[in-house]
Amino acid sequence: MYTKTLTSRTKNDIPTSADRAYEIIFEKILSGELAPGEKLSIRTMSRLTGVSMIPVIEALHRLEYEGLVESFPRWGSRVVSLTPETVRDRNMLREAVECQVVRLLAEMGLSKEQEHQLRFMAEELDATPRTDERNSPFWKLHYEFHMKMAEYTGCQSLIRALHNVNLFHLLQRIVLLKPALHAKTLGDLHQKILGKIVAKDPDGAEKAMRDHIRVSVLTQQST
Amino acid sequence: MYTKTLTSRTKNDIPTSADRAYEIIFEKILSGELAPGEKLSIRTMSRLTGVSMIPVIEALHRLEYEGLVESFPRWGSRVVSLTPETVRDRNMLREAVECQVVRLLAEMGLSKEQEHQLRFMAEELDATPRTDERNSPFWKLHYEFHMKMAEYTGCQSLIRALHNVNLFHLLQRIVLLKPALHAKTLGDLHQKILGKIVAKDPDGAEKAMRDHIRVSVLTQQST
DNA sequence: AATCTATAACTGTTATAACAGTTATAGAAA
DNA sequence: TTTCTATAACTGTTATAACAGTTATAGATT
Repeated sequence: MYTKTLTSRTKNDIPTSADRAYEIIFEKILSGELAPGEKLSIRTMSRLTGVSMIPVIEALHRLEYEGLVESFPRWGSRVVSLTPETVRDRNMLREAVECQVVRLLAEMGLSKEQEHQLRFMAEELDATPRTDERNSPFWKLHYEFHMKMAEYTGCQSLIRALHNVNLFHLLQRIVLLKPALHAKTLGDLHQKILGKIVAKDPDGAEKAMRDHIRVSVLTQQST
Repeated sequence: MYTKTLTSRTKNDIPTSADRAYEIIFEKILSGELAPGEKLSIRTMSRLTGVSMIPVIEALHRLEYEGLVESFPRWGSRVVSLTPETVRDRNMLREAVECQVVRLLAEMGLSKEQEHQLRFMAEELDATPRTDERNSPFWKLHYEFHMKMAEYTGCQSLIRALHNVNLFHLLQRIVLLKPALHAKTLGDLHQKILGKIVAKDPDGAEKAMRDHIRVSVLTQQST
């Protein structure tokens, strides 16, 4: 699953109770079973996950860090609300990060191997029709392409921020699950972005990415 | 103090033990008493702060979220290390956020009151000589100007991300406490950025901000 | 019937103690 | 002196129980 947490455990490490609680709550949020805005009381989550209150608290903190949960002092936690303000907020952060990523890549230059890898992914992505169904292959490819670019910058902060906004975006799509409208491909949009990077044109790459994001935001809102 | 946490409590709320632990550890990190890279064991922090282990865990999570502490599964927490990679990483995130902020403001347009407020702050800032001393008024003004712009975007994610990179920057300055070299003003740099915003020139505003940040990074490294 | 009140069932917070694992140290064997 | 081993002192993790505060409900009073 491409929504796997970034704060992964060491490979030969047994998962802690907090890990288990995290994964259970995580899944239930992204499946819609725990709806946006729903209160997540510690004791309820404790019963739900089968662990005691303390690891639940840690799990909720992780989810808050990832942006799927919001907490208020002396009040508790809830699944993040999908208000217009929140959506705008995350889109602004996404734009900041994605634009910085492509600019950095255009300035650094890609290795031949990196370029081929991204080229391959961009071609497959641009050939895949975009639908609003859950589990549509488009979204998995889309996530992987954008994350791969972030990885190539070598900046952990950018990678993590992008991961978090992607999670939010995924939540948004699942909750607002709409009929599969405009199931068409996006032309060669991602290949064009990559072209600007390869041509070492930071301004052009950033502009192409920004246009891509804003169009995407508009179509989200209009459908 | 301009390093006060963003995750503030409600006004008439008594601080929790986790709040107290957070503030004590926070101060000790930013004063250098707890040095970058130093292990922060839960029991030691518990003795240090006078609260039990559980609120200490929460305090460390908050500090991790703010980027002052890094944790590893089944290992524990330490004050964030000031490696070249970490420094580059935060600078990249700063650039992404700051550039997005000025671009947004240039696209939205400022109200007359906002414009006057920023003008006032920019003039004061640009007239203040920059030194590397701790408690130099330059840094307080600098922080407040940049944060005020972020506030005017209305985007919580950008505000918080900027707050966090500012904390890291502050830690960096304090730890690498250098003699007060190049104690000169920066000309009218911030006023120029503001000018681009007021002129509703997103590309120009972003470029001016990016140049500002990169020059600032270079002078940090070279001195 | 409407309103006040007292009780019961929640809430987040946190101190304590115990479990399991790692690291360091000290003493014995080579 | 060096090496192995056993013990002691740590480490993060977490279950339990208790405290204080809020909310909702049910019963009594007006």
